Amino acid sequence: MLSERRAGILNLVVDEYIDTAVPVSSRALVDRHHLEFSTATIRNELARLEEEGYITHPYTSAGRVPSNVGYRFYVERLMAEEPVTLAEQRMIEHQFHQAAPGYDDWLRLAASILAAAVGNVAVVSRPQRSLPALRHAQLVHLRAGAALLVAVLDDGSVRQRIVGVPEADTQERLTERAERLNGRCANAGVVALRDTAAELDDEHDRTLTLDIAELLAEHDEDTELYIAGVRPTLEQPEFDSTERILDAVQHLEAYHLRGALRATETPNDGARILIGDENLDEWLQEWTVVVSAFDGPEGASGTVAVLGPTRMRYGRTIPRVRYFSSLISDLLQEVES
Amino acid sequence: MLSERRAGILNLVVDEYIDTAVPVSSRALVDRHHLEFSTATIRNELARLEEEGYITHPYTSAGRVPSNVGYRFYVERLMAEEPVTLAEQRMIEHQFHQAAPGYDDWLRLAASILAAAVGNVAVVSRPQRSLPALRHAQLVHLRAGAALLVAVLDDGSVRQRIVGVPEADTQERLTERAERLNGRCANAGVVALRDTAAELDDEHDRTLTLDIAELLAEHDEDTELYIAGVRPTLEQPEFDSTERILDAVQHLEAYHLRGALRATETPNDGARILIGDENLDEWLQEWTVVVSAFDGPEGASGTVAVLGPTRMRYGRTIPRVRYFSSLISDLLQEVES
DNA sequence: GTTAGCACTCTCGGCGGGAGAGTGCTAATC
DNA sequence: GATTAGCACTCTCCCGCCGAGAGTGCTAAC
Repeated sequence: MLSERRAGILNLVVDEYIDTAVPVSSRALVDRHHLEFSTATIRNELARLEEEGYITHPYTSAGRVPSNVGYRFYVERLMAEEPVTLAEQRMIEHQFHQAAPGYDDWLRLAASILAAAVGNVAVVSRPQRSLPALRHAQLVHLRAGAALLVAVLDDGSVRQRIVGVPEADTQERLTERAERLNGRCANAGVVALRDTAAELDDEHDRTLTLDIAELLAEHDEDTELYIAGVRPTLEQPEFDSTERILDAVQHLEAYHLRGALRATETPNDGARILIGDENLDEWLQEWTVVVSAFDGPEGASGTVAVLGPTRMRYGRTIPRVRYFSSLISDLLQEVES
Repeated sequence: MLSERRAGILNLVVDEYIDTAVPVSSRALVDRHHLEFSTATIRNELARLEEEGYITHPYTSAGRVPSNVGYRFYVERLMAEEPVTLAEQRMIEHQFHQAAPGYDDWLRLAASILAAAVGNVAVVSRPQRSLPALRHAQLVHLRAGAALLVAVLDDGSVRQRIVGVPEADTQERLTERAERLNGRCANAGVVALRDTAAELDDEHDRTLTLDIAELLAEHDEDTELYIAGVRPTLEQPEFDSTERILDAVQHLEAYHLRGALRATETPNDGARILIGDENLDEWLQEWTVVVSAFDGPEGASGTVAVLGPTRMRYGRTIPRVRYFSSLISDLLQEVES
């Protein structure tokens, strides 16, 4: 249904629009790509493409702009991918090895390198196990009757909470108590912890166990997110009015992004691309999200994503999201062993 | 040098300008405050005030706008404080007790309640000791040769890092090792730790001790900040152009705010007010910062601050910053005991 | 010292109109 | 039958103009 030639023209229209952000005219196509047809012919084809829904008109006499359908077709069939060259790979790896190695720092760095590479917002989430278990708990004496409960989870994250303990417990007693709990609860998930708690006689041990269970449960409420590249994205011409900017700023915060990323199924290999109204969230209707999962330690997994206006350099963005996804997996492997 | 009457007029000008964001005319002053003088008289006085540097003119024939000097005088001598009423106090405390108690949550909540109360950006920092010491260290086995070092600091914060350990060390061995370190290093600060490390023979113990010292040292690099109220602030008329908004967004991030807050000496009681060019940072030249310190547990201290355009409701903001500063001290006291 | 009156200044919003960019259509051409 | 030249038509964008309105500063009178 979409003739060879028309597909080619669509390709050019999308490329051109992505590049210039200006509605594309028949003249521009012919001139800039040395087409062997006249503008009139191109205009006819553009009219057909518009009938078929791949492009639109902002107003009667302006150039053409790709529709969501057009972008989708472009991404699936037309786009020329811009692979990550060896030189670029080396440059990126170099930047990583410049920095002090460390889980957090690397993820933060990954977000900002990726953002710079694609010119849009990049988000990296700290990897998590979907059903985390306790690796190790520790109690630190604060004052009589109060201690800091520190729980290390098996995905490597650490959570803490202030808890009540018997007035008489010294640090030694607390350490013993913690060891007792570790013996019983190591590698237990939320459910197992709650079961264990029910069986315990010592009241303090029981509430402690339940506290740990709560720590595990609240776990994915606030996955840490590393966000970069907001400013350059908001400088793009789609954000011309102050309200648009403010809306975007508001949504490009950890809280909203968590929601947006949670909602999408993320392929472990390759990247998932959601264009405009393919996104569920209201505020993403004019955004494209490119997202991919990466492997963290111990079966945990995180996500890398790029967000930008639907007019996004897909050919550049998609391979880079894929590349970072596997690069991060590798780096985290390295830091672990 | 500033006559009674002129001071009164300045007061009205500032009040009016803060309220409306529109340059204040002699007519507006007379009409809205039922002055017993004519606009011409007021105009004479305004001209005097301008000579003396308290107010300015955007252009020849517009109303008057307070200068930084004018704001400073207003804050010190004129402003009517709007005290935090009992009803308001109750409402605020109610909001706190609605939420689950917890260090982080409360601070986050404090920022957003304060932001809402003053209509500008509120920032709360997690309290820290200026020279933190180690309370308790713990090693959690990850895999052969690698462990997670978790350090609980005496200001209640928890930091972690992945470290290398002898291949042969099991969790039990690591626990012993940690206990050994705790025995030697408990309550030691950075300097003491480095000294201790120098004396140790076991190479692993030495590097671990140095790792702990580094954790303490990097400590205040990334004080956690809770930021709220960005959007409403940026909706104010001073942020009319997209660049202004983008600049502000960029600076109202944890990274920049840490710098801004670190630079100011913060009174422990009362609030410090920095108007426009009284701020050191370049980007704060058109902002006012109201900042106060609060007490955390164990001699640690944090800061509450409000940031907004110099046209800020000082009479409302200042008492509320003070109030939140002491309220947070009290709450943290409560959670501790 | 205060005030009425008035000339003067500057902004702001609306209007018009011309230039320019593009399309869509028709009729001619290959 | 596809392609193209030509042209009328449409819509935006920008610029300049003008008048209304808001304020001031000054002067002269009270």
